[in-house]
Amino acid sequence: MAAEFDVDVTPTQTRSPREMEIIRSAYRTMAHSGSHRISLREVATEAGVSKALLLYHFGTKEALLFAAMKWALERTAVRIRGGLESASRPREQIGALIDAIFVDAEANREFYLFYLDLVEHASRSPGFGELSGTLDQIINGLFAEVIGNGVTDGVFSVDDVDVAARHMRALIEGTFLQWIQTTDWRESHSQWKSDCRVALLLLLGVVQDS
Amino acid sequence: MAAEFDVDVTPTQTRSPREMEIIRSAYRTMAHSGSHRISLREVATEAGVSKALLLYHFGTKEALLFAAMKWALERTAVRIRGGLESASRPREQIGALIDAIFVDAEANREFYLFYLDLVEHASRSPGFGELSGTLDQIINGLFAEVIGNGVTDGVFSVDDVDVAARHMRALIEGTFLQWIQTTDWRESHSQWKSDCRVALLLLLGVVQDS
DNA sequence: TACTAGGCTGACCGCGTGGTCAGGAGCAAC
DNA sequence: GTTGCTCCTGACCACGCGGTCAGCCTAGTA
Repeated sequence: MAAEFDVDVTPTQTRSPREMEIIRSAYRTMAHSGSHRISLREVATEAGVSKALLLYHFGTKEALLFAAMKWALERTAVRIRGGLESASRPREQIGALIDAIFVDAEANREFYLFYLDLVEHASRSPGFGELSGTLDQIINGLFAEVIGNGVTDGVFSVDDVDVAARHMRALIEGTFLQWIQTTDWRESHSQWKSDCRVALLLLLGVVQDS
Repeated sequence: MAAEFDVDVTPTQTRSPREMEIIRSAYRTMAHSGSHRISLREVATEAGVSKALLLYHFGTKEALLFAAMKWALERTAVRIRGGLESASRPREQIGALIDAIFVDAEANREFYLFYLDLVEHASRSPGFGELSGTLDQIINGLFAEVIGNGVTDGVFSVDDVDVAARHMRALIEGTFLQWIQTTDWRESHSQWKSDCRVALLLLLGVVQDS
């Protein structure tokens, strides 16, 4: 709980290859067993290095977790933003967003379990709050942009673009929250995905066609 | 990880007063510092009893957590169901649901942080999965009932009542997920609440009036 | 060859944890 | 009085944790 402020803010790009290996191992372990439960020993084993090396590179366990979470969030933000570029018309952009977000059952489950951990973590220690706050701004900004385009084109009709972006995000994350808890998450992934898309268009004031 | 099946299924009603005290303390501690972080010592101190007493009554830490989570979920389900009784017409029922769910910033935050913990917990050990699965059925069933009434009365228009119930739940929980992460959660609670209500009515195909 | 610097490790430390256990306090039954 | 039962506790245990540290290995360099 002490000195929560001086978290390592090293840009993820400048990390050495070895550090990236460790970060990836940390994320993998975290996603698999929950960020609270993991020990340095587990991460070290996963990475095939000694426990002491993790501390050598990151100083503390907390700093390693922070770096791994940061990396995972940045990666996700980039992926979503990238998916958006493949579409130009608002209706298609929504589809592209959904495609970029609902990538694959395995990866989605890992990420959202990890994400829930992060939210819970963030609520207790301020440093992590900024982290998820950054993702928050990126995602909601992206959503707002797409919705804004749709409103301009007369395809969507919403009162407030930013509020609509929040609703959109709520719907998506809430969907994942329920989906994660199902036992048939592997098989039902695509069903939840299409249900979510339908609801989204409803929220944005689009008349459903197909 | 071993013997996850034989969790204690004692009905919460049959618990002795002392056990209820402990359960409440466990929930309070859990909601405050996260279910992963809490130690038996913390809970015992909160309850003003010795650590050994917790083990005497519940056997293991896991079983105590289970009992506390069960109690909290049952309590919440009862509250929501109770709130519904005050309204008869579908439109009002939605309002009543929202009122029963968005009770109070403090309590909501505590409960949702706890709930996220539970979801994460449940995803790793099957016993807890059944727990949240039960809540799932109760809540979604309730939602479906209300939506069904609205559809019959011609107030709501949805394709599939059960799917709509899931969307409704997704929107609500997703809203909480975002709200929890805000720094001004205390002040903004009512704003998120009313935003959520508006979005809900949109989802249910109601034309917004006021 | 000798020296240096940085990546890396095994052995180690103190601590807090979940869980055990022998037994004390209070009380009812006989 | 004493036996037995339930509730309850402090002292204790083994264990795994995050973190430290002395020192090894390798590559660069002069």
